[in-house]
Amino acid sequence: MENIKSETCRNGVEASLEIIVGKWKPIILLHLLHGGTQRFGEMKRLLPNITQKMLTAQLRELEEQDIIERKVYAEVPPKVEYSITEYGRSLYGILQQMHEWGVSHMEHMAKKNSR
Amino acid sequence: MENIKSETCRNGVEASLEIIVGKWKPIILLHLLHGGTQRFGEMKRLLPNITQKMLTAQLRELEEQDIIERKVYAEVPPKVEYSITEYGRSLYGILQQMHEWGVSHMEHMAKKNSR
DNA sequence: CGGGATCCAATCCGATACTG
DNA sequence: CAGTATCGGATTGGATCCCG
Repeated sequence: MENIKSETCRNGVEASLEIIVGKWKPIILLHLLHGGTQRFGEMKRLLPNITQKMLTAQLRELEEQDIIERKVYAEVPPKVEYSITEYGRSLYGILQQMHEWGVSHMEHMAKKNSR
Repeated sequence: MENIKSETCRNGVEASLEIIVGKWKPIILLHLLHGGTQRFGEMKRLLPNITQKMLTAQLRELEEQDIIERKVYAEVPPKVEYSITEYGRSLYGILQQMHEWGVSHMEHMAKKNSR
């Protein structure tokens, strides 16, 4: 954070946000991080409220950014598997820290609203 | 991250995202973290492209979430100062980690696109 | 000086239907 | 099974004008 005038801080933070912002991206990443490789249909079952369109779109963006890998099997019926890349795993620390801060923040706001 | 079935991970991460997502929130937080207390007009000068409406809106949200403090002086002309709360400072680690990951990610994508 | 109110454009997201 | 295409509502962000 030594270089605020050149705005590398801001740009760095926003580059990270681009990856993890999206209505379904955090939970997609968490499922792949914890559950390993999964098929499209499995993911859809794990995210009961997502539409196919959104699932496809978010997976495509994460793939484009090298965070997940998409593997297509030339079979009938089609089979497509998604997994976290090694590079994608480097996001784990951020998600972990956000999770911890977020949980304590939810408690903080609960207290505030009960006053 | 032990408890994925109950989705506390997801909720925690999304609670954090609610705070730092917003076109101008990260840079507002960085300026207040590094530069200390600042007046509305100073912030507007530091963020040359922001509109008054957006600056006001983002500051109000951060205030509502106890991340920043708004102090109004009963003077003419009006004077309003904004500062990070002690609680808001607890976000520093997340922003720092996102900055570091983001900078290396920008390098990663630059390499990818030059191939 | 530090806003509030209003209008408008762009983007995001969901629902639904169709397909190799 | 794993998508694509299309429509429309909701949300987000910008431009402009007004106010104590």
